[in-house]
Amino acid sequence: MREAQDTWLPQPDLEEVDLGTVLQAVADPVRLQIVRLLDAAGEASCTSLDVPVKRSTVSHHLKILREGGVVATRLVGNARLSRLRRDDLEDRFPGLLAPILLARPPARPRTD
Amino acid sequence: MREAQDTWLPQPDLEEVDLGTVLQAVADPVRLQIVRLLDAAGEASCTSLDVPVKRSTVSHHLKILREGGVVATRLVGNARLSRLRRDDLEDRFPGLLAPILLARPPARPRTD
DNA sequence: CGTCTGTTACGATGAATGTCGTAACAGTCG
DNA sequence: CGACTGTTACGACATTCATCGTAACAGACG
Repeated sequence: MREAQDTWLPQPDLEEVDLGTVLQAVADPVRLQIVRLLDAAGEASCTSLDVPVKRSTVSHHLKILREGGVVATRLVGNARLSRLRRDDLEDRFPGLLAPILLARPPARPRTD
Repeated sequence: MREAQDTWLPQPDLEEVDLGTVLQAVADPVRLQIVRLLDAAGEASCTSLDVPVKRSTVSHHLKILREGGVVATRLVGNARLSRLRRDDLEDRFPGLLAPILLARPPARPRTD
């Protein structure tokens, strides 16, 4: 269960994480969906994420989330498993992540 | 002290407020600054907001914040006083606003 | 060693948006 | 009533960004 020995993709230091960047990261519908999927699954690879965009786009979003300090990615064999930096975010912006994950959809669903 | 009799600009119903829209609204640096100024001042008009953009842009941002459900604007005489919908947001997304308002700036200031 | 799967990097493109200048509009005051 | 202040609406422009297709790269497996 020790993942500290694994190789991790570069990510910003905790105190360098900017609130606006985090908000902008999770503001995107696809990225918000990714964040929630990661929250539910704990860890997920690029292909296992069920989002309606191409793989290259998923990788792009994961990169933005990682550079924004929202997710961390470790290299396990052939896969890159990404997870939420829940504890880090909780320490940096206490109480921010929970309401985002628990938020209910608006009363008027997408009727387009 | 009852402002209910005042004329209010149209704003989305509480349950129709979308999380992504709110996050996208406050993700912008200028709008985040406006939100914090409103939080500190309680109420403010367009010209009294000290932000480094033109008045028309301030009005644009206020419109986005209002349409996003973040602020409410009432017409008082010649002025349009905007304020945070703190109670509404707290009811819709409990705990979301507080960490945003209290967040500390990143450790490494803009050195780019 | 060769192949396959999974992942990412790169370049291009269309859409969204932050910003501004100007004009129009409403309320106030003399 | 006329002028002034404050506010917003509209159009335009430059930038950013989400998306995609293709190609390159790494590890696993036979």
